[in-house]
Amino acid sequence: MTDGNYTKRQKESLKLWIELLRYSNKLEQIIDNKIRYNYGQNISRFDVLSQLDRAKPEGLTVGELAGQLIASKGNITGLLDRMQKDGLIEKEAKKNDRRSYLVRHTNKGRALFAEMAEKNAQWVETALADIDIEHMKEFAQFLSKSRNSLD
Amino acid sequence: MTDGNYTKRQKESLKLWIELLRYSNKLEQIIDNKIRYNYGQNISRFDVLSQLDRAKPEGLTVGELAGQLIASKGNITGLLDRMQKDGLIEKEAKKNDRRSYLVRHTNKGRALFAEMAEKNAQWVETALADIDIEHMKEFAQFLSKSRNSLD
DNA sequence: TTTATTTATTTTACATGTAAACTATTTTTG
DNA sequence: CAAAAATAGTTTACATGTAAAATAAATAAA
Repeated sequence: MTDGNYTKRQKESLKLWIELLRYSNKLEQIIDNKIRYNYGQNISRFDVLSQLDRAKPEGLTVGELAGQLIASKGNITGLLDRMQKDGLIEKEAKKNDRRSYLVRHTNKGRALFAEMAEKNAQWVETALADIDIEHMKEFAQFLSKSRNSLD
Repeated sequence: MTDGNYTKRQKESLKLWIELLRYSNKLEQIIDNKIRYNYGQNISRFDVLSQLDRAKPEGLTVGELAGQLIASKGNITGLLDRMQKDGLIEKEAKKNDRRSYLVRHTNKGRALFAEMAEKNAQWVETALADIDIEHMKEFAQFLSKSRNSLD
């Protein structure tokens, strides 16, 4: 099927899709590079710490955590193992269910996250500096609403 | 720094950033799953074929190709090796520069891409069905413009 | 209660992404 | 031309992503 066979709606959908991928991947790349260069971490680890930081103090099970992550999901076992080895998170067996355990960030993890989060806010602000605040709000709402219809 | 210490602009930037990542990753996931399930390929391979399909007939060098890809970039050597093994692309030595070579999609790769591209247009259209076409145009333009200021 | 099913996580095998070091080749410069 | 610098890709080592099968424990069903 050549370009001419796409409907008007398909063409616009494809354009938007491409632009979304390009913009989002580029932005993600920029932030990931900053996190790697400045903290030796990456977006996946930042994501994990971020979810643990807003979780209840006793922590989250692997399943709960996986459900909240933005990107990764798969192979979370290895990711958590490495983060534990780096002293960023800790695991605690659950009393009532021996299949499961709780994950929390350690003081070290909490401190690192606080630092990264602050820097991240600055980096993101800089990256989006050319967008006026009204457009931002409108755009974020639009995305949030549209995301629900993806299910 | 707690939430209260972020400026209004930082808060809005972070909200938009999160929504963008969530929406874009979810959409990418949906399409990637479709491509995997229906064609045993993935978004990276689709991206490669897509760039080769719009390239000049003699093909692209690895460097040119890498520069046009949306996501991957890194470790393109292995990706191209596997695609060559699957008969989707072919390589041709360059006469005037023995460091470099040209990459093209084969007939098989071209046919597969045509099929995938058509299906992809339908999938993307369905995923974005709840967005009216005026918003799409506006949104795509906005992203395209904003992306330039990321550099 | 014994068996079957479901749930939570891990393991395996492999594809892909990242960074840095390396090889080969070409181009530049003195 | 010879040495230095730049360019094109590859290799290495490792982190991460994906899917399917496996393991273990908890729950439901007969």
